[in-house]
Amino acid sequence: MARRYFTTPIYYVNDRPHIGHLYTTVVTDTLARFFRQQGEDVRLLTGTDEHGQNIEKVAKKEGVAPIVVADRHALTFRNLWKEFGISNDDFIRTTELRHRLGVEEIIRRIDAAGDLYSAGHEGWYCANCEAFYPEKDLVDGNCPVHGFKTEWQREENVFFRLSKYGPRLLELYEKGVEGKPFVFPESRLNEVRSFVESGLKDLSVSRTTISWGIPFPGRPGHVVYVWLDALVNYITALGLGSSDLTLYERYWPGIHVIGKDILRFHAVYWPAFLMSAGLPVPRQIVSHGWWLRDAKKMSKSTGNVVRPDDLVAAFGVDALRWHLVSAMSFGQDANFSDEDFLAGYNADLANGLGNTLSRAVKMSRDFFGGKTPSVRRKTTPGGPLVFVAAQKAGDDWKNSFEGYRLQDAAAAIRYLLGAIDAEITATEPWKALRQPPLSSEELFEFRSHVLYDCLEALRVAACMLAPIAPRTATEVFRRLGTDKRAEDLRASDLAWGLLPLDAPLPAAPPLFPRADAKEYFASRGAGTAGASKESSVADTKENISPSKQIPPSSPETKISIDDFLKIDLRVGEVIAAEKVEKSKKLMKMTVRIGEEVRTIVGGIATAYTAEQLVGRKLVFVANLAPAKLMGIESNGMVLAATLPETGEASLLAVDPSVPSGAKVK
RNA sequence: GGCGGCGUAGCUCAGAUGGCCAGAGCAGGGGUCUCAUAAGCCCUUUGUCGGCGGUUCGAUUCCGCCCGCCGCCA
Repeated sequence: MARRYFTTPIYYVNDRPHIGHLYTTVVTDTLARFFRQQGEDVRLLTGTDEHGQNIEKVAKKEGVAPIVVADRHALTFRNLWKEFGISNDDFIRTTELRHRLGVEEIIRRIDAAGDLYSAGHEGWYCANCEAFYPEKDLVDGNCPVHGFKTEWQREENVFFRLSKYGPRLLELYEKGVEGKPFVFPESRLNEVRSFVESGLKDLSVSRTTISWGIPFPGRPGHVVYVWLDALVNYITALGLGSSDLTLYERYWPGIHVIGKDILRFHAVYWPAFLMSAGLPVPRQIVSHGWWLRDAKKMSKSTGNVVRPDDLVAAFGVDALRWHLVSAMSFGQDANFSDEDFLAGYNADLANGLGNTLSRAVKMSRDFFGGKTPSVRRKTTPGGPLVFVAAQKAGDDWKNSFEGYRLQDAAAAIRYLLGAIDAEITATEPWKALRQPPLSSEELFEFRSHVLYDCLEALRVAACMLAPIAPRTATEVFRRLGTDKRAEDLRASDLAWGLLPLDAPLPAAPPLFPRADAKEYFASRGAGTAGASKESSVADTKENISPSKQIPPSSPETKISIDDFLKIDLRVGEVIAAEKVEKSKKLMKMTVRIGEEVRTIVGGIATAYTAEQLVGRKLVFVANLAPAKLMGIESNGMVLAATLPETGEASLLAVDPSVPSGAKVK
C-alpha cells in the first residue's frame, strides 16, 4: 500500500494561533484526508516548537517556569485543531523527552560524520532573531528585521559544515525525489537553487545566550540552535532516537507542508542535516503562499491579523475550511477579505450545496414517503447528464488534488453541484402534468429516476467535499439517508449507484443558511477593513425597539402533533455570549447546534451573565424565522421558563452528556 | 545591485509549442420557472490580453526596451 507522511510546521508557542497557522494546518489535513480516501496509508503530524528566548522572556515576566507558558499555548493549539477537525495522528512538542533523545541522536550522527567543529564567532546579535547581523545591515544599529537593539557578542560556537553539502543539494534539486520536483511550486525551487548556487556558509548550530533549549551534547553551557532542534521533530515523532523505529521505517521520508517564509530551512538546512546524518531526505517540500490583508503579510506586529473566531462563530468550521482551500490558488498569495468569504459562502455552500441538497431531498421526501426513490434507472449508455458530470468532476477532482491544485479540486465540486441544479431544472420533476402525459406509474418511475440521479450525484459531491469539509460531508450523507462518515470513505465511494433505495430521509433545517452580507457587516459595525475594528453593535441609527418576542399564546387552542412537530427543538451549546449593549435584557449568544453555529439573541441577561452561559447546553427553537433585535440578527430562540413574580427567565436545563444538535420532542 | 516571476473582463483567476469568435467562477443587467435557503435556469455588457517597437502572411502568445508590482539573494 502506498504510504504518505504529511507534516505541518511545528508552531512557535509565543502567540495565539492565527489564520496563517490555521491555513497551513487545514490544507495539510485536507491533503492527508484526500490521500487516505484514495486508500493510502497516511500519517499526519503537527506540533509545537517550544524552546527559545521568547518563551523564556514571557515566563520570566509572568514569574513562572518556561514550560508553564509552553503548556498553555500548546493546549491552545491542540484545542484549535480538535475544533477544526484536524486528523493528526500525533502531536509533538519539542520539550518532550522523545524529541530531545532524537535531537541528540541526530547530533551524534552528524558529529560522527565529522561535520561539527568549534569556532569563535562575534558580531552584532539580535536577541529576538537569535541571529548575528553584519554591521552594514543594521538600521541605526538595530536589527534590520525587527528594529530591536542589537549587542556586540562573542561566542564560541559549534558549526555545521553546511558548505560541504552544496553540490549534493544542487543534485537533489536537479533530480528531485521519485521523479517529482523537490520543492513545490517550482518557482520556489528556483529560489532555493540560486541561493545554494551562490555559495553556502557553515552554520552555527549552538547558542550560549539562551538556556531554554536542548542542552548541546558534550558542550556544557550550549543549547541546540532552534532550527536544528525544530526540524528534527519530523523524525523524532516517528521514533528516531528511541529503540522503536517501526513508525520511522514505515513513514519516512515525508512531505513537509510549509509557508514560503521557512522554505530555506526546509529545503537547504534540513536535507543537509539529514545527508550528514546518513538519513533519507524528505520526499517533497510543499510551500504555500500567505493570506494577505491590505496586501501585506498578516502578522502580529502589523496588527492586521484575521482571527478565525468571528467567522467560525457565525458560519462554522467547515465554512472557513472551504474558503481557505477553495479561494486561494495553492502556492500563491491571496487576499483575505470578509466580502470574499461571504460571497463564496453564499455561492458555494448556501446556494450551491445547501439549496441543491434541500430541493432534491424535499422532492424525494414528498414523492416517496420521506424516503429515497425505490427504483432507479437501469444504466443506460451515456447515462443521465449528472452521471456524466459526476464522472468528469471526479476525474478533475482527483487530478487536481494530486497536483496540489486545491482550488481546482474545489472547482470540480462546484461544477458538479451546478450540473445537479441544471438537471433538476431541466427535468422539472415537480410537474405532474407533463407533455406528453404520463400515467401515474410512468410519472412515479420518471421521478424516481431523476431524483435518484440527483441524490446520487449529491452523494458523490459530498465524497469529493469530504477532505475539505469532513463534518459537512458526513452531515450530507446523513441527510441522504446513509450512515457513511467522511473518515470511512475510499476511492470506490465515488462510483455511481451506491445511494441506497428506499432509505429514510430525515427532515432537516438548511445546511448553510444564506447570509445577508449587508446585515452581517452592519452587525459587526465594520466594513472591509474590519479585522480588528471595534464592532459597534448598538448602532444608534438602527435603534429598533426590542420587540416583544412572543405574544401570549392564544387561549386554550389545541394543536395537533403535526403542528408541534413543525417546531424544530434542538439542544445547542453556548460557545460564546455577550450582553447586548444598550439593552437591559438581551444576551447575544453564539450557539453550536450540531455542526452549525449561529447567533441567537434572548432576553435572559437580567438573570444570567455571559460567563454563566458559555459552555452550557440549552434548548433552542432551531427553525424560527430570523429576527433582528437591536440590530442583531437572531436565528432561533432559547427556551426558558418565566418566573411568575419577577418575570425573569429560568433556562431549561439539559443533561451535559446530550450531544449538541440532539432533537427535542 | 544580481537572479527570477508577474501584469488577461468590476473582482478572483484559467489559457495559448503564434492563427479557428480570448475563457471560467463571482459580481452587475435582462428574462423565466417555482421543487428549493429571495435559491434554480436562460440570455447578456465591458477586455487596445500593462506600454512601445521588432520578427512573421499573422502575436495576447516569440524577441527587445520601457512602466508597474512581487519574490529570493547581496
